[in-house]
Amino acid sequence: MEVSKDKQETLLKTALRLFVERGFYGTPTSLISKEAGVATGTLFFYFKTKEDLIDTLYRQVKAEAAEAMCRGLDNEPDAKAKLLLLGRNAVAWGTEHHEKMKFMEFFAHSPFVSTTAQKEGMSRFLFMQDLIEEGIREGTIRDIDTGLLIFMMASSFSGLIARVAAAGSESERETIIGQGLDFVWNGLAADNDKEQNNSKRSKGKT
Amino acid sequence: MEVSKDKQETLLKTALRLFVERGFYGTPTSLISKEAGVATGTLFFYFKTKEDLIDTLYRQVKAEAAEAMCRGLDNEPDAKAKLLLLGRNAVAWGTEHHEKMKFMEFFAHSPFVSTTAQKEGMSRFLFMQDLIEEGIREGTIRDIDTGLLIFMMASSFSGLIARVAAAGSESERETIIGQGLDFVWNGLAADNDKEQNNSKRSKGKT
Amino acid sequence: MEVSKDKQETLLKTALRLFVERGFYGTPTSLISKEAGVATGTLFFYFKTKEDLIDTLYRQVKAEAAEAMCRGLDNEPDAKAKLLLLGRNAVAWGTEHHEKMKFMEFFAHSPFVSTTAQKEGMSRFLFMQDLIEEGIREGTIRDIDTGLLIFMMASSFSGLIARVAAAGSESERETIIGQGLDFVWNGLAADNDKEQNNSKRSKGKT
Amino acid sequence: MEVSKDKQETLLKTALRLFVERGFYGTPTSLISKEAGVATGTLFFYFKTKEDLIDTLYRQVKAEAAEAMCRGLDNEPDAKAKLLLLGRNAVAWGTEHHEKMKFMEFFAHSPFVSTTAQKEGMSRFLFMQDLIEEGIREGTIRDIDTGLLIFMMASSFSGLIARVAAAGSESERETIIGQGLDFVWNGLAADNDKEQNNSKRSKGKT
DNA sequence: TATGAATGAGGCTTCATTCAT
DNA sequence: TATGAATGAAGCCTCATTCAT
Repeated sequence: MEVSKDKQETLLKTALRLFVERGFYGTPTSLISKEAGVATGTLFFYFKTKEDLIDTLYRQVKAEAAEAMCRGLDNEPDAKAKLLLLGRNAVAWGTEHHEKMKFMEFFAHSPFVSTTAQKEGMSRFLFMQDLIEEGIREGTIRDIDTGLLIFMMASSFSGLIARVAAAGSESERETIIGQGLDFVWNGLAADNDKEQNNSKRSKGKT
Repeated sequence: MEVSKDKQETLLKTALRLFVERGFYGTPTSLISKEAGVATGTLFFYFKTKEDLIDTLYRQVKAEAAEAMCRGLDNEPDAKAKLLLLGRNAVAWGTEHHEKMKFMEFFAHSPFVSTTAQKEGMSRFLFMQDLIEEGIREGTIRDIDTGLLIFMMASSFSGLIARVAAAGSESERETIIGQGLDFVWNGLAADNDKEQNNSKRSKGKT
Repeated sequence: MEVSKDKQETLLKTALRLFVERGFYGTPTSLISKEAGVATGTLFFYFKTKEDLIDTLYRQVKAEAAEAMCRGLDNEPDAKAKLLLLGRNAVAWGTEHHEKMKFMEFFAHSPFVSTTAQKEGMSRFLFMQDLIEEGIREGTIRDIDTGLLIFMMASSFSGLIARVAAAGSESERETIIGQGLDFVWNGLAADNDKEQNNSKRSKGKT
Repeated sequence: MEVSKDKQETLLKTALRLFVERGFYGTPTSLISKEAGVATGTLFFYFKTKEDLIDTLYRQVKAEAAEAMCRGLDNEPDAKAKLLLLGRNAVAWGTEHHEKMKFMEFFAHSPFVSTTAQKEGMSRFLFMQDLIEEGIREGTIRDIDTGLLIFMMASSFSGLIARVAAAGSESERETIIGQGLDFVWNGLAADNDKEQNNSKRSKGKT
């Protein structure tokens, strides 16, 4: 029942919500059309098949997420600063765009999304690898298997976002983000670079 | 096409594989029956509905996983030792029972599994919370939001298992496990308890 | 195999025939579709469920029957004339629309038809009660339990229709109708109002 | 869950109840077995098929009904007395054996019961025809189409039983029976044989 | 561009019946 | 006689997709 000058956009927005709420197979195209306020046939004018719809959605969301997460990274001086900003970006975007976050997690490894879209999606997050490698060169990140570090970092962020989403107040949220980033950095950091606190308001603490 | 004296068991085993390969809605009950080598009606003799089947499966797998992960924990002296053993148990079980691991991750938050089964599954992992709290009392684990620590720990293990599963050789695997456990422990540990290496072969290192 | 501009109408007509021939459960929706010359899905486009189909049919037939039976009643001078016309209407409609008649009898008390449809159907025959009460006020119908009179009248008409339907010639039919209406009227009439013959061709008799 | 030394008898009794409550197709054989307290296979030991079960039941009930209805008829002096007794027998049996009555009505013209069983059932009611013919010979019953008279009589009894079953008190019941039998007799009787009241307690009235 | 009636393959589930024990 | 696990045909219904308008 949305009103929008662009029906395609409305369809994508509606599909995102429904896919997250009910899953891929749990969401009939007829329902998407109805909730988007268009006829059943219209969906198939814009998207060849249902899979084409989710594929398009996946690419779009993944691109938006990557864009949001690496925003401002180039202005940071070193790997640690970059990583902390990346973390904050990730948490901010993940909590603000809850549906898109869930959508990405749901369909990251699902067979509904085409392999090419999966690959395209992954490629947008290669900057994470660059960041890790930069830290290793700097000597601030442990010189161990980079694949492991990326996996651990990504999954930790994912856990952090989930926890933050469940937080009650804004201040609790801030505390948890700081603690979570500590966790990640301490996991990544070379010996002499560990610290205990990266939360904003506690800067200067021992 | 399996041969087993117990048809119910065969159905569960077959369903596990297919659900992981193809998802819940992507797996027709007729396919499960066929691959299990029984008639279509037989599935519904043992399980009232398709949801009953996945529910039973979920409870079973979750119970098995919990049992495997907390094995031997009581013999360890302190929280750190327990956590490291837990990590090794988790990685061992997760890589050995790859399908079951994926199954748990897939259906942990999915609407196909009944809420009661979800709760029952979660309850089996409460020992993780106990472990964290024990460490905090000991002073070896940081005294911060336990919910966060549990989320971070669990998601980190999940990332670690994924990376280990992709490893080539047995020795590479061992190295990565040690490094991954370092990551987790350094994330959890209080300041004075951090170390750099928990991999088996490096015991005795500083 | 019917040809009609309206598929919904064709489905209803086909379903009526098949339900009478084979009963509700004896008639697969697939057969209705096939005989109606439409795809299986089309039936469910027009009717949400099989029960919705029979429900719609029931309402429609019941309404048509009631309408046919009370046709012209208001032009008759007294209860007796009305009742005889009602009887002739009933027999005429019942023999002409044999299938619809059987359908009504079959499904009047069956659980396939929703309670609301049953009630709606019944409400259309309340004019019978009015008629009986009018006769009682006039003094031409025995002043006894009206519920009984309605039941007896209705079941007698039903028996009459069945007998007439089995009749061979048109003239035999006419004779039987007259005799049957005598039966009913003599059953209903107050003492001084009985007569022996209400058949058309005997008009003018005492 | 009945206990009976004869399982076949228990199955028949259970099936009668369930068929009336839920119809033929609405009653799975598995339910009959369960409610009768026997295994699924046992039903098929006693009855070759489900249709064989209902067929047996139909014959049995029909025979019992006919036997009950013509009881004592031979001791009555004339057709009218016989008919009134028949009516009372019918009402008595029909209200006392409500389930069996409904069963007979439900399955009288249904395709579940074999044609031979239908015929056998009908043949047991031929005494009605004899009774009508006797009355015609006597001159007490109108000399018109006997088929019509039988149909009208039978359907009237059916209506009467339905009304009596809905009656509240025993005395109301008695009144209605008397009035109903009046209706029937007045419908059947030759001119000079009509009367107004056949209810027991009003004998001797004008 | 947009519509929505129409399609028909395919999914889940039921249930009469069999048969080894 | 009696059991109940096992069978598989068949039923109701959903839904992605098409196409005439």
